[in-house]
Amino acid sequence: METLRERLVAAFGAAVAAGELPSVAGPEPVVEMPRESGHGELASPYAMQLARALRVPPRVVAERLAAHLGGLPPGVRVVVANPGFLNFYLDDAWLAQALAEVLERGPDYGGSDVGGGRRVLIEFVSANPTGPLNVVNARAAAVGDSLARLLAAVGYRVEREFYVNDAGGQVGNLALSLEVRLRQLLGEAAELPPDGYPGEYLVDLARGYLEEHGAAVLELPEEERLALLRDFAVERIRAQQEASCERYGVHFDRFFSERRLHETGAVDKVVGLLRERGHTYQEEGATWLAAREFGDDKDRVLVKSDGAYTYVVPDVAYHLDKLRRGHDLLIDLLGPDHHGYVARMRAALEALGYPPGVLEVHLIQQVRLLREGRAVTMSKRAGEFVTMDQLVAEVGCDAARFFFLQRSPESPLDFDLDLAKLETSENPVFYVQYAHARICSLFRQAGENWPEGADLTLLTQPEERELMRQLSRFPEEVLAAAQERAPHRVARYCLELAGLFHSFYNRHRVLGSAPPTAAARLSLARAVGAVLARGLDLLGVTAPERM
RNA sequence: GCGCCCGUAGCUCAGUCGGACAGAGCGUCCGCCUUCUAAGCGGAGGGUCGUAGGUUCGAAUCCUGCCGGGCGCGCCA
Repeated sequence: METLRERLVAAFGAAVAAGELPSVAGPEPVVEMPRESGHGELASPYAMQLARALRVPPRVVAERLAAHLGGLPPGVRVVVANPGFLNFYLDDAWLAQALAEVLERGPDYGGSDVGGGRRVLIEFVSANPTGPLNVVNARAAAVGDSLARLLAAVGYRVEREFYVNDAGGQVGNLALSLEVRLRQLLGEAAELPPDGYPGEYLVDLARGYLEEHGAAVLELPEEERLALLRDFAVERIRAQQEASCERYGVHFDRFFSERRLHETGAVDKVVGLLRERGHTYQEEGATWLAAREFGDDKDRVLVKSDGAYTYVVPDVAYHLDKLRRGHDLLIDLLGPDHHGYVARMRAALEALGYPPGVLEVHLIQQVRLLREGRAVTMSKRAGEFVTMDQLVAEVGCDAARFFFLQRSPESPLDFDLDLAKLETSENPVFYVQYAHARICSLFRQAGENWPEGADLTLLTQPEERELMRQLSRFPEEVLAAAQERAPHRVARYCLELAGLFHSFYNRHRVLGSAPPTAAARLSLARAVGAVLARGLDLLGVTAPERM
């Protein structure tokens, strides 16, 4: 595809040089796969894109471009079609060559090096250490992990990081809530503060605390007491969150503590840096960041009139730390309630001298669980919500991840629990996995005595050609998914490939064919299996060998 | 009030840096197992792309207004 684009541009240049077309700065050529098979395997509306700027009829542009399109790989034929499309037809030799490449490269097929080893840090989930992970966290975990896999596949050096908000008011409330639960267990009359954490998990945590440490802590002075309870609760909950992610197949390279930023003085320093760079001012007793200079819609308080920092400051210090660790690009996946915060974070980083592009933020939208067609009600206030662990226990890791990755991350998602549990073709994840298992089954029956070096040009049936064409698209699909930060493209690709395979399988015999054909079809099946496995791997979903 | 996301088939959603008659899955209806996994396949039906204008050879896609749904907008984190 890349080369086809380049050839189109070159053809345009050649036509201009030959005086057949006026010289203008043209747009980038679009190359696409036509829906209609009669329109070729690939097609480009490039002539029509150029027509306006050139003020030459599209059809004429197309013909002149076609005349100058040299150096196409053998087996590729160009046809000019009605309004001015250039349609490319790939013959059997070309497809056979593409298939051979899949078989040669094996698990490496689909990868590339466009990232050039640049370092990317993806921060995701980053839930407060005040309770179990919820279903939105599970969505973010699936998306972040898959993005990391995709970026690694196209040549970036990727790290996954989880930011732990273990300082500030939230964990203070957590400590207070834990204390109340302890006292309640000991028979005292105590009530949760209004902004306390009501979930049952804190009762369990309190019980665990009593078993391990007894009740002596309650006799300590308040400050010391709450600090001990806070540390206990934060570390326990954080570890539980990590364990939930691990069970889900998501591994973080680092859990980054906010408190550490305070302890090392990084938080104080970042305010000093912003002051030195002249992007702050004093007003009404507070220190403000002149965020409007950098595109935010209002200036933001950094240091409150009581001397405390606002929550942005440690976050800025954290992002500065990430950059200083040598990452070229920071990607944050945030919850839908955080978008107001993006502009100020960008503004702060720009004020520190970094280009606006170093921080890329994606908002992961809400998840609504559906059971028997109705939304499962959740109440954060009452501490009643479905946890990530519960979801995974109910539908399984693969289904959960696949369902999250089927949709574009920035649209709200309805998660059909009943569908996710079905073990039939209605369930998309099973549909894809089943295709893989079927292929493995073929090889179990074929055994080892099949000839190497099958004659791939025997694969001329429409279903075979469609499969080969789909396989040849995989690398560009992976690249597009990585560049657009769109794992759902891979999910769709897998669904399409699995569908094409099921059609092929139903229409044609593999093992029952004449040996040369059987060998060629086994090769095709091997390639499909490898690409399905790789595609699923990019989603963090397993490719079972039998089902 | 301001900002962001969303509005496409009965349902859930792709497609949204303009391109060839608008796609998929589920659900509905009709077919296909003496042979490699029927956890599968084939076919049918189903859409004023929220709405009204505009730009363009061409608009689901770009611009403007309006309607509907969700979420933000603190010297809270």
